Amino acid sequence: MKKNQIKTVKGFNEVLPPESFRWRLVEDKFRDLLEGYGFAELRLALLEPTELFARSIGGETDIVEKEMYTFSDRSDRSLTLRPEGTASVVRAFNQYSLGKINEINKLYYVGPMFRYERPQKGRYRQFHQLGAEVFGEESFFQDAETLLMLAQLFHTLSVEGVVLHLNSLGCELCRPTFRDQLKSFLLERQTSLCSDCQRRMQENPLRALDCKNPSCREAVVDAPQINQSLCDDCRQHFSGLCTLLDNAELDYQVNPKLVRGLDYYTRTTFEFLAGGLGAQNAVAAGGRYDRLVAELGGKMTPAFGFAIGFERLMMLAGDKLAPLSSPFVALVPLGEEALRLLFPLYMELNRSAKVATLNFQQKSLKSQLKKADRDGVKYTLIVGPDELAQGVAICRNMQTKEQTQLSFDKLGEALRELYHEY
RNA sequence: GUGGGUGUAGCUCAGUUGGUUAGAGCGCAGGAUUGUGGCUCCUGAGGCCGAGGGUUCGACCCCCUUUACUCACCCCA
Repeated sequence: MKKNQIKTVKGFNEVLPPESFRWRLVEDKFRDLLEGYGFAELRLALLEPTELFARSIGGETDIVEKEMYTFSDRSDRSLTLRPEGTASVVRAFNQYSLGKINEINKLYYVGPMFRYERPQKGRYRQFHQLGAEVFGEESFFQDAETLLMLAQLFHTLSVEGVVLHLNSLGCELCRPTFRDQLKSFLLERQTSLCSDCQRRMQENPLRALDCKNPSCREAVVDAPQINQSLCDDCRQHFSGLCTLLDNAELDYQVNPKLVRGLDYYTRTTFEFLAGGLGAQNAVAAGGRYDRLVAELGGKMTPAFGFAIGFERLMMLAGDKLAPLSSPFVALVPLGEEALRLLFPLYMELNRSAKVATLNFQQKSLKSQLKKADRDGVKYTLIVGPDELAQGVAICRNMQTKEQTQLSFDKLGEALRELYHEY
């Protein structure tokens, strides 16, 4: 690395070939799957008014408190690079009155997110999420559809060892009761809690449940559990979902201590956890947020969504993907006249797919064959001075080493025939 | 924000208790009797040894500073 070499900003994650091919493979699988279930893509702004995130994610969350890329533009507006996707999708849902166009809206997005954190394995400052949101459907069937769809995605990508953790956080009727219960429980044990938990106890006591500090864990072992205080509707919603998952034979663990780092969730919350990702073990997470649309100024609209960490998904799926496809034939000219002859054929063959390679540098036959071999082509088409004189090209099968002669006027046709056979 | 580890070729890494031209494997380029790939062999290109300062006759090596990367805490996808 040279002294004055300009480099990427710390923690900004870039994807180069051949990794970028694998990314697109996975992204395509995601799109195909989601679109099969009636989701449509939303391409949204990366930059939002800071207020959007403070109001949606919650002012007391770590994301908003210390992890956002926030700055002022030239007109002194406070802007923030989006740290997650849901807030923007909800904003767009309200802004474009999508709820008035369709009763149910199923939307997905793919793209970069930004959080100012210390980078480590599976965690970057610019990272990528695949996410989806459903608006207007309150039924637990929706929760089940989405969770089962995610499980299908992992299955399609041969990702194994991913475990679904599930919980219900209740609704605006039953959660406050639980919050109060938990708060007084925590107050009694205040001295054994870490400073963060003590501080957040008032605003957001639920966070103490998934604190990783050992003494906090100890202290909350016997904490009241949310599933004990769910109201009837929430209880039925959750058990309805569980039954559907059972029937579909999807394994899951109910984890009463699973709360999420974002404040907007209600009822169902979940995480898909995987080993092999270092300390960052959540590959996908999400849940239901029935009040957020209204809180951001829209009509009361139930919603359910999730986000997948793309880099984390790739760590799990990356090396199990199909190998990259090779071009079919290497055109091998010897001399400029042969190059001129093969060039139009090359342009013709690649018109709709990667079929042929052609080197413009007049390299030796040996080195062109070597390159063709490395590229994994099935055939090479050799044209040198001798062939030019006879009006034929040598077609060499790289596996069998068989060589046949093709006359110039039938080259394109003959190659297309071979290509279709293969 | 807090700790630990590591910075030597495009990649993965050796290296000398401080001593002359800093090495290997992979990769890349060329070659091994005329125009035929993989295996093998040969050759070559490519490094101011992360940066700055200090100690020394002399520093890739020792000391200080700094920076980047990395892992973990925290938090999250």
